[in-house]
Amino acid sequence: MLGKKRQGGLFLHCACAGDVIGALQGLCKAAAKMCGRTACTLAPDDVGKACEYQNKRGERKRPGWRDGDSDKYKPSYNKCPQSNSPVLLSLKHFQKDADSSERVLAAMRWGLIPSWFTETDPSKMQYNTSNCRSDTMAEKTLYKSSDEKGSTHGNGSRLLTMAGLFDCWEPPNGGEPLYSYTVITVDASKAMNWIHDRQV
DNA sequence: CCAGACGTTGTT
DNA sequence: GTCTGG
DNA sequence: CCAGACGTTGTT
DNA sequence: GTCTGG
Repeated sequence: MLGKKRQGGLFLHCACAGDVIGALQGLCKAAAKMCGRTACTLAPDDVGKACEYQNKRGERKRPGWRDGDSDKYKPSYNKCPQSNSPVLLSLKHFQKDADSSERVLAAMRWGLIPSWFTETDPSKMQYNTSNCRSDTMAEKTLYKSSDEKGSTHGNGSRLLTMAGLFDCWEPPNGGEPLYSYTVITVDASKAMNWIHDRQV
């Protein structure tokens, strides 16, 4: 929606199996890769298939891509920050009258550009916003900003889903609105932190 | 009040 | 936009 | 996240 | 060491 603001809860879908295996084999070094790289190799149509869901009336639905977005997303085994990846979120973010249980796929830039960003070029963003820490995000100005919070939960056969935040930034000198997101990170579980224990 | 910041990860 | 520091 | 750039003077 | 680009 065009309408401004911000920060909806969302679900980013990325097939990360390749990275997970890499982490187990390569241990620490590959594990480190997880926060700044990912894999998302499904063709745009297959992402839709993999994200089928039931709406609140119990109907089985397959989310569609927002206009033009299926072309912005390029499948790769090595997706880096600043590239576009699929984000599954409530249709309500784009259509006010939509049922909030209906979902839609959008291609968004990995690395959140807040709506108040004033440079003309997103690459001028000097802070790393590809991840955001779950334990502090509520206190950070960059992620608090304005209004609503969305909520939903991901589903979908073999995809690894990750929660994130997104925003819509409009270039000061005009041009396409830029949707971008950040992935929420948490401490490693006990089962995994022998591979990688995050610094404080 | 205004000016300035606003972030994460892993040290390869 | 929203918060902090001075 | 990693890889690669980064600078000037005077020709080694 | 620090920044940029991908």
